[in-house]
Formats: sequence, structure tokens, C-alpha cells
Amino acid sequence: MPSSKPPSSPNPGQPTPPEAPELIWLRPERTGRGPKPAHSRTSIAAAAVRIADAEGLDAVSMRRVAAALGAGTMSLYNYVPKKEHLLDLMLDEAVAEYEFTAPTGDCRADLVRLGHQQLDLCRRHPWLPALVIARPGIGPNALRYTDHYLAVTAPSGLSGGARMEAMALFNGFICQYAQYEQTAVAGAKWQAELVGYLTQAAMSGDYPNLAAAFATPGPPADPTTAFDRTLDRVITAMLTPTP
Amino acid sequence: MPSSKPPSSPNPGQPTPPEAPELIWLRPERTGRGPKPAHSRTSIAAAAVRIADAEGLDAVSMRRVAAALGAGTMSLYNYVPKKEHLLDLMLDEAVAEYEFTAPTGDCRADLVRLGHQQLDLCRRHPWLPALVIARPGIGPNALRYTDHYLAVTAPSGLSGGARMEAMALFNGFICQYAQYEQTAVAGAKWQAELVGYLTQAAMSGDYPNLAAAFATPGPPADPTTAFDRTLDRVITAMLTPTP
DNA sequence: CCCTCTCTAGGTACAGCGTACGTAGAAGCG
DNA sequence: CGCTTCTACGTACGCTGTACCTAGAGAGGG
Repeated sequence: MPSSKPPSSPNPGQPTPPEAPELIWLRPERTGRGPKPAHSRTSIAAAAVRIADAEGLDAVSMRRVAAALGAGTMSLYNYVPKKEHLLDLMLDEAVAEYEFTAPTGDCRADLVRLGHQQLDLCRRHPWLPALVIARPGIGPNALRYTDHYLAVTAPSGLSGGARMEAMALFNGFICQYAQYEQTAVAGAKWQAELVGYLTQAAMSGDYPNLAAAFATPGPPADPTTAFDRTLDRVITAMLTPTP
Repeated sequence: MPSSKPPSSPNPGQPTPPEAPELIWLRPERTGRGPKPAHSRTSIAAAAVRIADAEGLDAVSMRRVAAALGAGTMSLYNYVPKKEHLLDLMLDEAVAEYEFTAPTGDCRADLVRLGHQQLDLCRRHPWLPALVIARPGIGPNALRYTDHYLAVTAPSGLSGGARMEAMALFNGFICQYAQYEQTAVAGAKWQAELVGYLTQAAMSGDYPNLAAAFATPGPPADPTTAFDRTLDRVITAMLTPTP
């Protein structure tokens, strides 16, 4: 979704100044003078990724990351102006793991492969979908991904803009699915609670269509293939030429 | 996306215990004895919604909400066991604003209308997409929404399960779009920075396909209709019968 | 009527967060 | 060598969610 018309006045409030995110990729890592730095953006990001993988995204605090590096907390601010930017770096660090294979010319098949790669990445780094969804995320490795995606979708005949819009859809679906999968995995107890609540709601009579859908005999729809089935639909939607 | 196969062992770490979310909708609001309570879940949620609308989701803290109600901070914990649950309540409070019109039988048209209603809601409450994406969100009003959606999609001929999977796709796309729209709106300065960075990246030669997509003459693709165009694709994907 | 028991309101306190600011010292340049 | 510029990092502030505790309101049983 490369661009869009805002509702003219988006909303009255929001964190009073619209903030100046100042892309971290635009500021140079070092300036040249002074003593040799003991760390680097990537080493810091890598440490943060390790922590997030092991203990979840909430465990990633500036103090925690600094401690993992044997550094003082405030030293990190020589590399990363704000924590927000550390998250950007983490995202790109994770995205670096992609290993792209040359496009085969079969757009659909290539997209299915890419989609599965992406889901695997999200499973390896459960904190990743939340980050991808929260911010655009345009590091060098994210650009490599975009470039590969564009190569893969080149045979579709769609314009560059249309393919970028489609990429947002593609990414969005996969991250959303990965996120869902995590909450589903998070606890059988929670899952059980939810099912109980839903059936109770369905039986209350307040939600007749929900009850009807519950009662539909239809094929059970193997949940293990839900991702593949929906991914297929998404790709269809992506590749449908604009009318 | 009603259910899925986890990757057997989802991930080693995560916040050590998988947590027990304990749906707030399952615990009764009051027990009956003792003094008359001065507030209610909905009044608290409404106050939180007002704050989030005016100053963003980050401004919603227990102290802030309590102050807005003229209550002591800790009093809120008599209504809401954890802040997490307050967010659930906020979500359902916002979703209560939907005003559903009877299905016309034209599935596509009804979905387009519902989609626009949802986008409007997300614009009115910019914090909403983030919440919807982050957790399942199954309050009474969310159930009303689901029920309406099921009524609208009944003529599609798809099974209940398939329609639930499709709903996840539908919701996910709209929230994602709304989220994107916000960041795009957030600052022209940021937008400018990003465009500069991207063109610089495209010109660097490292991303040939990105450069090619940039150079594609193709029709400019009116950004104001990006939502409608993509929503149309998404609905197509939803309604395509399973092969 | 009063006693008792239960529930609510709210204060205090704690661990942790992001980060503004200031100081000490290392390293490159003239 | 001295100057300048950078890095490392300690301290401190205001904020967060919330565990725990006390005081008192109000209904139920005798």
C-alpha cells in the first residue's frame, strides 16, 4: 500500500507532536573521530534479537540489551537514538536471514515459496510479526526482500504500483496469520476458555448467525492447511488484473 | 482463521509462563455484596477510549484513566484485573458504535459497505487497529459484528468455517490499511524522508527490481482509491469457492 | 436493632522502564 | 604537544503496572 489519501484531518489528538521518526537508516553509524567504538548497530541489534527470541519482545529493554553486551545502559544511545530505532534494527536483523532463490518464472509457485519462508521466519522470531505490522520497516534487508518480491512478481504483468499494493496485502496476511498462530499456541487453557465462551454465546440466542455457522455440518476444514488455503486465496487476489 | 496447527513446539522461550489471559468476559462484573460500586466496566472503558482518542493509546495508563474518573488509581483494579483487560474492554466499547443494516442479499455490496464502516471506525479511533491486530478480541459487541458478518456472507454458499477464515482476512486487511494510513498521515516530513531514502536506495544499484518498478511508466494508480481497489481484491479472494 | 461479614475505595510502595544530562577519558588532527 | 571530538557510562527523574494493606460502606442473619 504505497500511498493513500488521509481523511484530510486525520484525528484531533495523537501524541501531541506528530513526532519526527527520523529514519535510522539515514543517519550515519559513525562520524570518524574519537575513540574506537566497542560495539556496532548490528551487534546491538543481534543481542536484542537473542533476548527477544528467548524471552519475548517485552524482555528487550535498553538495560537488558546493554547488560547482554557487557556495556553500560546509556552507551547504547551512542548507537541508537531511541528505543524505537532499536526495534527497526531488530527487524532488519531478522529479515537478513532470508535466503532468496532465483525466480522460476512461475509467479504463483514463487509466491507460495516466499510465503512459507516468511511464515517460518515469523515462527523463528515470534516477536517479528508485531514489529512488521507496527511500522513500515525499510532497512537494507527489507529492501532486499522487496526487490526479490518484485523480481518474483515481474511476470504477473501488473504495474509496479499494483505489485507494491499487493505486497502489503501479502505481508499483512502472513504476519497476521503468524500472530494468530502464536496466540492460539500460547495456551491450551486459553483456547479452552475461548471455545467455552463462544459456544455459550452461540447458545444464548443473541447471535443466531453465529449459532447457525457453528451448526453448519460442512467439511471440518483441516486447520493445519488453513494457511495454505488462505495464502492461495490471497495470491489469487494479488494477481487478479485490475478491471 | 479459527484454528491452526502450531509448529508443535512453538518456540523455546516467550514470557516464561504462557500466561493465563482469563477472558474478562467470563468473570462476572459484580458479586452482589458490599457497598455500591462507584463505577462500572463500561464507564471505565469509555473514559479510556476518550483518552486514547484525544492523546493516543500510550496516554492510557491506569493512573490517567482513574484521574479522568475522579477515582483512585487502585480502585480500577476492582473492575479490571489487569491493564490488558482494560484494552479488551476499550476494543469492545469502540466496536459498540457499529450500526448494522439488514443484509441486502448482495454479498459483495454488503461487504463493501461493512468494510467502509470499519475503516471509518478505525479512523475515528486511531488506536483501534493496533488492538484488533494484537489480540483476538471477543467481546459482546465483537460478537454482534461477527454475527452480522455471518448474516451478510450467508448467501456466498461458503461453509461457516470458510467464512470465519475469510473474516480474519477481511478484518486484517482493513486494520492493516488503517494502520498504514495513520503512519502515512503522521507527518509529511517523515513521508519526505522515506521517499528520499527509497529513491536513493533505488539509485544505488543494489536493488535493480525496485529501480525498475520505480521507473515503470504505468498508470499512476490514484492513491485515494487504493483502499477500494484492494478491498475489492480481498472480497474476491474471500468469496472464491475452495477448489 | 445491631453485629458481622463481605466487598469497595484508595493510599503506599516497589521494581522496572526510557532517557536527559553531565563527567571522564580515549583517540585523531594540527 | 595540545586541542578537539568523540565514546562510555553513572546518576537521576518521571513515568509505568500492580502487590499489598487499611478503612469504611452496606447488606443479611439473629
